[in-house]
Formats: sequence, structure tokens, C-alpha cells
Amino acid sequence: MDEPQRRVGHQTEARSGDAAGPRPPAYAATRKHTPGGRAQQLAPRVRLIDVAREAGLSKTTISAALNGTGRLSDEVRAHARETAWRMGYRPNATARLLRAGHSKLIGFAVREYVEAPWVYMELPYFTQLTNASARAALEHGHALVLLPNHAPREEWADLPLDAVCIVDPMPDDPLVEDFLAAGTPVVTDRRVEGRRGGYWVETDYHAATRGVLDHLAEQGARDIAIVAPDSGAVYARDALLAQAQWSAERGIRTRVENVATPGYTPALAAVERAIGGPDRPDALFVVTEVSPPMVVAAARRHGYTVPDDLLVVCASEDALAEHAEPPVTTLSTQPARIAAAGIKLLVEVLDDGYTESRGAEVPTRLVIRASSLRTPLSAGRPG
Amino acid sequence: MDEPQRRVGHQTEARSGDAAGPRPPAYAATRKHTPGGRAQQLAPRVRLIDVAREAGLSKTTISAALNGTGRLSDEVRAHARETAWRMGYRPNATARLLRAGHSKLIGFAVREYVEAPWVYMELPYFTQLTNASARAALEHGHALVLLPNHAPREEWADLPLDAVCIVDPMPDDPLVEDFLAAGTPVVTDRRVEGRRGGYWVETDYHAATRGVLDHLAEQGARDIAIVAPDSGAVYARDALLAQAQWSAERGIRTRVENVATPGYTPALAAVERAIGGPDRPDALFVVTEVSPPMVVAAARRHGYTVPDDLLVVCASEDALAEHAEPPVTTLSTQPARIAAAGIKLLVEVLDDGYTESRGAEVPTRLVIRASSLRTPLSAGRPG
DNA sequence: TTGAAAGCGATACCAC
DNA sequence: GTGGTATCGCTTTCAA
Repeated sequence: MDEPQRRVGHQTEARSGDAAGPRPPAYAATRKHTPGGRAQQLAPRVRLIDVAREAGLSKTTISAALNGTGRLSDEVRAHARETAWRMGYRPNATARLLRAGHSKLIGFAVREYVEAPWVYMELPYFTQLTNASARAALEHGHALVLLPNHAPREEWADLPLDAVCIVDPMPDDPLVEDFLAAGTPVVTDRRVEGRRGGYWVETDYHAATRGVLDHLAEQGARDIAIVAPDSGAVYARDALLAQAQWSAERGIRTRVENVATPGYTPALAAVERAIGGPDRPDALFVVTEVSPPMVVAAARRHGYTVPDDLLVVCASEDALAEHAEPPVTTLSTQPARIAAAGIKLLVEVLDDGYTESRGAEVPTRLVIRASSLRTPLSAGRPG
Repeated sequence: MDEPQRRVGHQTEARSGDAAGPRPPAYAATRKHTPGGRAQQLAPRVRLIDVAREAGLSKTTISAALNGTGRLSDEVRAHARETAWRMGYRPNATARLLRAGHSKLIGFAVREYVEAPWVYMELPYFTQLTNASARAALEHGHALVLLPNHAPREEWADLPLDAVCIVDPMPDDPLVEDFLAAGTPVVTDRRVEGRRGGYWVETDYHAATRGVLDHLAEQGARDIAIVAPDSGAVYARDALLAQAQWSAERGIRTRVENVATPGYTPALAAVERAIGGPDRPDALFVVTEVSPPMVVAAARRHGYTVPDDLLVVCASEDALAEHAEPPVTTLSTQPARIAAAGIKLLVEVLDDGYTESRGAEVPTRLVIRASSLRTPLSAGRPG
């Protein structure tokens, strides 16, 4: 049924010397058998042994010649290489990997928006995280495999993954459990300490939130509206915790507007609720990722002048923040650095063997722009 | 050096019955050997033969039991499954793939921004294309491997790819040539007709451009500014060709402002140049992907009222278009459909064997919104 | 210097 | 029904 390459008159290497000519008599398809031979077939791939026969050498020699290993005479090496090149030989990657015992493949899945998978790719945070992960992986000789979150776990079981990144895992995420149970190292952006094979990259959302609130207070804010998702995501939970605590400590009023569903539209609606009521705040901190220019536009629609009537800070990775009018202060969690740190952890495990479950912390970055500076720009300290 | 799993006292299956107990005496590391044994090692993976020995059955039987193939008694099947489960057995994906003759992996590379790789992932078009491709691939039982475009070809040679998607290939792209030469089917968004293993998905940019210009003319435009990249990309070239031809035919003035470098900032600068001069156009068609809200904001800055003084159409996939003020008319090339069509072509080749080089065409979609309707919204026909 | 043979781990024949 | 055996294509050890 699922039978792989089948060759007519195929010879084992042992017999290659006696009966076979330079090339075997006939090949069947490399791809699946086509019933009735309707479609043309892809040319069969040239194997190492084909090259060996053609060159009148052994598999071993060709392999060594091509890989630059072993001690071969220059002539033999050149001859082997030339023959391989002429025949269009390409080593079978799967076979090499099997031999090597690894796949050099790292899976990448985003879990937060499991129910609304199309959403996450629209968010700069995930986009940048994905892209940076792919880069980092490649720099370490690995490649990233996208694991769309809407697929059942079994769909991935057949993938030869050396390790996986699970972004925004759910609490006790079955996916994480499963990979861990399979002995596949997992890196997440949530602490999973103590689990064999579990690694994580952390962001101190608590400190970051306090940093933003401090900044706003320093700029004169006395009534801060916060827009945050009420998903179970760590960052949201930590942000709210920090906000409550900070508010109590400092005696500055903060209020929270929740965003229940993912996506720009609901988030924007929450922003409007937060600033649209009769009880007008003098500062706004949008934790949910929304387009910063849209936020200031909304503020403008509601009669605010940013930053005079309303200080605005967005937790966002959107490059457009600096193009808004006024440019918007952003809190970045630095996805590129998170990605690099996560991949690094994984690669270390993969390349150097098992080490204790551990994590790394990536700092956030508050980029202060005009939207949160009541004093003229020059007075603010960037960074 | 790169030695794979090495087991102390490893037994071949043939000898399994005589000397070996239920489990082999000792295992070395599954991962690389750790010099000095400093770090703990990952537990060795359980192999089919380990399960077989433990269950007192043969590899074949366990395999059949687990895969639901063969004719096995219910007891044996249950016993095999139970043992496998208890031992935490996970089949080695690489081995299966080698046996199966395919990897179920599709590579995905974006070529347009080879020199500025960080740019493309910021653009909704590529983001959506990537995501939709991953989805489509997975729906067909394949997974997508991200191939960052800044890496040299050799980095990818080790990946067991069944096929690849090359987005925005350069003319005679060496990467495409190489994959084709290796016998790997390639799908691109540019016509590659006649090349064995070459498939493509097309967009009729010419017709799309004319459609936009017709729409603008219909709304009263008499002097249309076009902002387009002067990269060699097909879509840009076709758009400019169509524009020149349309302009000549209709006797309506059009002028082009080029964008030399990729990214939002240069594009936005080009928009400003296009509308900022003393010679003010009455319509603007932005072919380069820029944030639509940013475009109308720029227009406003330059004293235009959209759509009264300036009709605006953007070729963009940005969801924010409808949130701009006014909502912006967009020309979408429908990346999700392009992705689906491309993956479908590939999967057909992979699953059904070689068929002639061929392509598919995906229509564009003009979503008319207030920004390009001089007449009140109700008068416009959506779609 | 070169090559035969033994695997990597799993699947599918084909006898028993 | 069950299990031995040959492969998938390649790398590496080890003997010649």
C-alpha cells in the first residue's frame, strides 16, 4: 500500500560487481506507483551506489570523497566527485539523518490562540518571534517547522523533531506534556522548571508593568486605564497583579478594561470603552496588542489630545508606533531576543547533551516616545 | 566525530533470543557523547525491538499491532500495545520516513527581500502567505519548514524536503534552479512553465491594475499618482505596464513614484513625494505594501480630504484598512488562496506522481471602501 | 589507499 | 496468525 521505492532487477551491493552493468536495467518510480501509468514519473533519484558503480568505486569511497573524510588519493577523490556531479547526485537527507541520529528540525507552535489560529500571525509579536526563531535556529544549523496550532497532536507525531518551541502554552498544556513524555526537549515562554527536558525563557512582566506605571505617574498620571486580555496568559495575569499591587502602594487610581476575545477589533473596542466613558482617565496603558496608531486615533475620536489629555503607552512590537501622531511609547518584550534565547537553550541541549531543566530571562524595553511625555520630548529620557 | 547512537553490548535482532535478557545490559547516550560525563544524559529512546523483547514478540508483530496492519489476535495486539505504551515507546520518525521514501516536509522561502530579510515578515502579505501555507500543508499531511532567505543554499541541502515553495523568486533564481536540478518539485508565484518539476500560481496583476484604475476613473479621477516599487518583482512590473497602457488608452493622466528600498519608511516617503508636490493628484494608488491608515494620515497631513480631494486605493492585505478613517479601499491578491493553490499543486505532484509542469491562477479582489468613493458609500457597489 | 560489512530504526514481504 | 529477513540510503568501522 504505502510501499516505497521498488526497483526492478535491483541488485544488492554485494552482487554489484558480477551481473550488473554500469547502471541497473530498469527503474520503477521514485514516487508512488501510478496506476495505469497515466502520469509521467519523476526521474528516479541517483543513489550513492549508482555513482559508485558508474565510477567503478565503492559506496564508501564515494561517500568519503564527497564528505571530505577518509584518506583518498586526489585522483580518486576528483574522479568520485566528478562522477557524482555529472550524474546529478544528491544525498538523501533522510538517510543521513537516520544515520546521524538527529533531524536538525525544531518544531514551533503557538498555543494562545488555539481557537482562533488565524489571529496570531497578524500580531507583530508572533510574527517577529517566529521569524527570529527561524533565523536563530538556522544560525545553529537547525530549521524551524511550523506547527499550526489547530492541528491535532497526532498530525505532528510523524515529524522528526529534535526539539520544539511552544509559545504561550496553556496551563499543563497536553502538548508540552506529550513532547516531554516522548523525550523531546521543549522550550516555552513560561516557566516549566524541574521537568526533565523542559526549558523556558521568561519575561518579567511584573517589573515591566511597574516600570510603565512608574513612568506614567512620573509624567503626572493620576488615573490610569489599563486594557488587558482576560485570557489565562501569563503576561496578562502578571500585568494585572502588578497593577493592583502598584496601585495600592502608590495610591494612584488604576482601572482595568478586559478584552475577552482575540483580534484587533475586540481590543480596539475595549480601548474605546476604557476611554469613552464619562469618567475620563488621564493615562492609558494597552497591554493587549493593538496597532498603536489606531489607539491614538481612537483617543482623538473621543476628544483627547495625546499626550496632553491622555498619556498613552502600548505593549506592542508594531513598527508603526513610531510613525503614529504623536509617536507612541511602547513596551517591547523583545521577541527577537526571546527567540534567540529559546533556540540557544534548545541547541545547547541538543548539541551538548542533557543538562538540568533551566531557563533564561529576557528584559523588556520601554521605548519612550511623545505619546507619554507631558513634558516636551527633550525632557524625557529615552530608554 | 559525528557518531550517532552507540550502544554498549548492542545486539542484532537475530541474536536477540539467545544471549540478551529482556533489556540490553547498558546504554550509552542517545545524544552525543559527553566528554567526561559532566552533564546528565537524556534517557535512551525505546526502540521497536526493545518493546518486542519486553513483550516476548517480534518487531514485526509489534509494528503490525501498533499500526493496525496485519492479522493479529486481539490478545497479542492488546499485549503489544500495552507494552509499547508502558515503555513509552515512540516510533522514530526519521526511520519511518526513510522507509516511506518521503519526508512530508515542504520548504518555504521568500526571495524578494533577500538583502533585507527582516522586512518581509512585517508585511501582512507574507505573513498571511506563510501562515496559510502552513495550514494548507498540514491539511494535506505535510509540514512547512521555514527557510530564511539569508542563508546559503548549502544550509538547506541537509533538510529532507519533499518539495519547496519559493515566494517572489528572482529571475532565473539559482535557488529554484538548484532544487529543480535536485528533482525537488518547486512551486513559485511566478510562471516557470515548461520546467520539469516547476509549478506556479499566478496573479493577473495586469488586469487587477486596470481594474483599480477603471474604478478610480469611474469615481472621477483624472490625475492618478501611483506608488510602486522598482524592484524587479513581477507584480510591480506588470502593474506599471498596465498603468502605462491604460493611461494611453483612456487618456487619463497617471504618474509613478518609485520606491527603491523595501520597508514602511521608504514607502511612506514615496507616498509623501507623490502627493506632496505642488502638482496635486486627485487619486492615489499605492502598489507597494504600506499601512493603509498611514497613507490616509499622510494625505491628511498634506491637506487632502479623503476621498473628496483624493481617492485612495492600496494594494494591501492589512486588516487595518477597514479601521482607517475613512476605511481604505484595498486590492488584495488573496495570499490565503495563493497559498492553498500552491500547496495543492505540490501535494498533487507528491501524492499522484509527476504530471506536466503547470500552474493555477488566483483572482485578485478589490474591496471598495469609502476612501475611493466620491459618491456616497451607498452608491458604490462592494466587490 | 580502498572496500566489505554492519549498522541507524522501522516496515512489508513471504514463508512457517 | 506470527516472525525472519531484506530493504530504505547513507556513514563508519575495520580488515585487506
